Amino acid sequence: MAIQEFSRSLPMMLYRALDAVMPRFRMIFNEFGLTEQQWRVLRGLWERDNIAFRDLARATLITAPSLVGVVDRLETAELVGRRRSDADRRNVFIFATDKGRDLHRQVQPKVDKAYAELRGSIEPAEWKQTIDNLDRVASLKFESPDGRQVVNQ
Amino acid sequence: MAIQEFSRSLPMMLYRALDAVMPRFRMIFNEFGLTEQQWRVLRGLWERDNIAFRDLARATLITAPSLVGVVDRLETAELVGRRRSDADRRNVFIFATDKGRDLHRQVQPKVDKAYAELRGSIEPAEWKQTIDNLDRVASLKFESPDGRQVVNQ
DNA sequence: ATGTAATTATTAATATATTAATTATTAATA
DNA sequence: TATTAATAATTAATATATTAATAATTACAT
Repeated sequence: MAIQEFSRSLPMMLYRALDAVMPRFRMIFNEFGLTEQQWRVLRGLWERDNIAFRDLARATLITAPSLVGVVDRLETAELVGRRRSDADRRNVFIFATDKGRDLHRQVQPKVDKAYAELRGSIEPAEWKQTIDNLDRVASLKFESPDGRQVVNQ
Repeated sequence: MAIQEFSRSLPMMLYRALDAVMPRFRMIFNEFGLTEQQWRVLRGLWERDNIAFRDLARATLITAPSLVGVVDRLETAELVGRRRSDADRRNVFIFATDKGRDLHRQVQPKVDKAYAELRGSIEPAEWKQTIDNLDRVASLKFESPDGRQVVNQ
């Protein structure tokens, strides 16, 4: 009944996979003075610029309290900007500056290359299977003992 | 060539899977005043008590600088202790106190139950496949452009 | 034996994660 | 319309992550 092998439990295997995969990307981010999270924001804004803060949080998988700081620092670096919505003044929209888009354009090719190399090191069929399996895990719902559905973020 | 779907890239899917899986466990840890990392240490010491600091770092997937603080706080809570090795005074051995082992014994059954429920929500064959795929990803080697092998921790 | 390199734990500085609380605003309801 | 509830961003407090540097010790090669 106990987790036979703690080190091979699903959470630990997920962490292990991240530890194996991320260094090659972080190396690139650091080269440009970016953190992984800062990159996720630039990358997210590239796909959908001028996005609502809460949607950016969902897209980047960064919780709102953390994202506040990430955006603060990107704003200080003049890579992104905030603009409060007129329609609903609770909302804040985040957009990339020209400088931010320029930086993205510099980094993206290197990330693409690293990603292609990573992908090339696993058989296509197994790669797809892995993504599919992770998708299945990611879509698992969990409701806490008190009945409320726990949703990510 | 670009990452077709940023949100479905391997790293993002790994994070997504963790976001789906971890809340049910964190809920338990919090109930006992533990963080996820503190639990990993207690869990690790349960499998191998009086372990060298660096081996504990590897077993818990917590980098040495982070582990210093985690152990500090567990030590303050009198759940674990440090002891410097006589054979090689660079090494520090970490052990669980009686209080630490008691706490572990309280938490483990609840974690086991949550894990069993999680595991029950995925077909056994697919579960195994998922773990195997993660193992494949985790064992990917990566050597940085300057030739050095980048090893986790 | 001695200087040099490697190893181990730690510190330092900065960034992010986690959980709870707060503020401002809008929605909903009596 | 006044009140209450919900929502969005933020702050606060504490813990951890990341990267680089350091101190103490041991291994190694002269």
